Amino acid sequence: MNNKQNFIKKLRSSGLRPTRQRIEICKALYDRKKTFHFTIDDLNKILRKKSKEKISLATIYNTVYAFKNKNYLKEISLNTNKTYFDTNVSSHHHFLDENSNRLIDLKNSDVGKVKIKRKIPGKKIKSIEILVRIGD
Amino acid sequence: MNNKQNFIKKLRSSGLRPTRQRIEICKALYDRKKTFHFTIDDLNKILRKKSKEKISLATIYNTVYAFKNKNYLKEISLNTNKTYFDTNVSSHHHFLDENSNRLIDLKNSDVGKVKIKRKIPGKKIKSIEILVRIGD
DNA sequence: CACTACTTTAGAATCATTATAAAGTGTATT
DNA sequence: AATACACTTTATAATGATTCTAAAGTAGTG
Repeated sequence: MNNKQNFIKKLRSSGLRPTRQRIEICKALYDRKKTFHFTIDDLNKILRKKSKEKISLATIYNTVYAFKNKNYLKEISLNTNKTYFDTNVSSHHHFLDENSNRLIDLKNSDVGKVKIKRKIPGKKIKSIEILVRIGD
Repeated sequence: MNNKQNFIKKLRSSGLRPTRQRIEICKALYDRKKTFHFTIDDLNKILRKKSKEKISLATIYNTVYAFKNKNYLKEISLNTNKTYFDTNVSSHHHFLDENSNRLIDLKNSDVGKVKIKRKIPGKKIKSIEILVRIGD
């Protein structure tokens, strides 16, 4: 798997030392066909399954927030007690199924263009996030 | 102030006994010219200022969630450690100023119509929430 | 190899929220 | 106006995600 070499390169180029823990986390997050949504707890469980060498919870927090700062992860705005992250960092929106509490990506082509007509003096728009709640 | 009588009526008609605490909270929330956004902590501080008779934190939580269930309050989806509520329960969207962490209401006329082109079988759209992050 | 800055780690601390269970109160009935 | 009972309030404890701490470990430079 030369993905590992790619992860190492990417980490180095971001100023993050390619430690065993960070590489493991990269594999868990990015060695997949599809992007996905997760909480710290989800990721912790995935990592415990994948390898017997335990990664400390503190490290998982550190790494996830480091990746978020480097724009390798996105934080999703939801009202839940746990924070959700998304490995799909491209600008896109979400369905939230209120019954299962599951998030579903909306492709940009699934959402008509959003026009924000109001401006706040001195402020720029950083991002537009749409959450579509669905249910039975 | 016959607002108090209105609050009592409204509470009764919702199946909520008009207790001193609930009436105080109604006053704090709805006896205003403009709607506003708040956290439980904000509301607690407002109530402590307004009257010397203390309302327990637990009661504030209970009441706010009771009001939310009755649709007298809306919960706002944000990624913050505290939960935000909005006394404006009409369907509308928000700016979030990333510098000050302040929320600003967007009128519906400020936002072009949002089209969601994708459907999830068996699921209905419950609500569409737009968060526009702004900053310097 | 040695040095230093960056990392990891276990465990403690924090803090919003929820649970508990005992005391208080609104209201329907007499 | 007294009674009874379900609904409320309350202080406090419990929970649980996240953040902090400071000591031990490690990558990378020279």
